[in-house]
Amino acid sequence: MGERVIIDFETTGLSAMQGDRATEVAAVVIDETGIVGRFQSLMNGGRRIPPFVQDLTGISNAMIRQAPRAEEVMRQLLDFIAGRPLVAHNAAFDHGFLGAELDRIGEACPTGLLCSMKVARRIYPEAPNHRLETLIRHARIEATGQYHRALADAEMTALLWLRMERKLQNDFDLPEVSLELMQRIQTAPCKAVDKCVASFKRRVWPA
DNA sequence: TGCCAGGCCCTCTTTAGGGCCTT
Repeated sequence: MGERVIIDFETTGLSAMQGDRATEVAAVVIDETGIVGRFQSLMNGGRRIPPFVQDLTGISNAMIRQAPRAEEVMRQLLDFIAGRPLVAHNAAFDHGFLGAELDRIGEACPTGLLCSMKVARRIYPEAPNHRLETLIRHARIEATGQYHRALADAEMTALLWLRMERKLQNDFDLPEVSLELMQRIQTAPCKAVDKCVASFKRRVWPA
C-alpha cells in the first residue's frame, strides 16, 4: 500500500455548517514502515472559542489570535496532502471542516475519506466504546501526546490505523491490505466483516 | 457541564427512536 495521510482538526465547535471554524489542523503521512511525515499548525479563522472547548483542547483565544490565517494554513495543508488518500477518526466530522475551510479559499475538497472509527467498530467490536482514546488503550498502543490536540490525535489515529491493517493481515492471512479493502470493510455490515474480507480475498488472490 | 449537527448503527426496527462519535 502506498502512502496515506491521517488528518485531524480541532475546531470551535461541532458544526462547520453553523459557522464553527477550525482552530488547529494536523496531518501525518504513513507508509508500511510507520509515520514518515508530519504537519501541524494552529489557524485563525476569526471565530471565538467557547470556554468549554478551550478547556477541552487547551487551545485558547489568545493562541489563535497569534496564529496564521486559516486561508494560509489550508493552502499549506493542501500542499502537504499532495493528493494522497485521507483517513480520519469519525471522518464525517473532519471532512465537514476540511470542505468548509477549503471552500473559503475556492479549493475543491478531496473525496473518499476513510474513517478509522467505522473500521474500528468492525475490527474491534468488543472494545468498550470507539472513542480514539479508548481504542488506543484497547489496542495497547502507547499514547504519543495530549488528546484533543491535532498532532497527537492524528499520530494516534495513524498508529491505530496501522495496527488495524496489521491485525487484518494476520487474522485473514492476507498478502497485503489495500485501501480498497479498508474501504470495503468500513461499509460492510458490522456483523459480516469476516464474509466481506473472505470474499475480497477470493477475488484478489484466487486459489 | 453539556447543549448545539449529522451520519451511522443497533434494536424492544423497518410507518422509529436513541446512543455514539467528533469539538
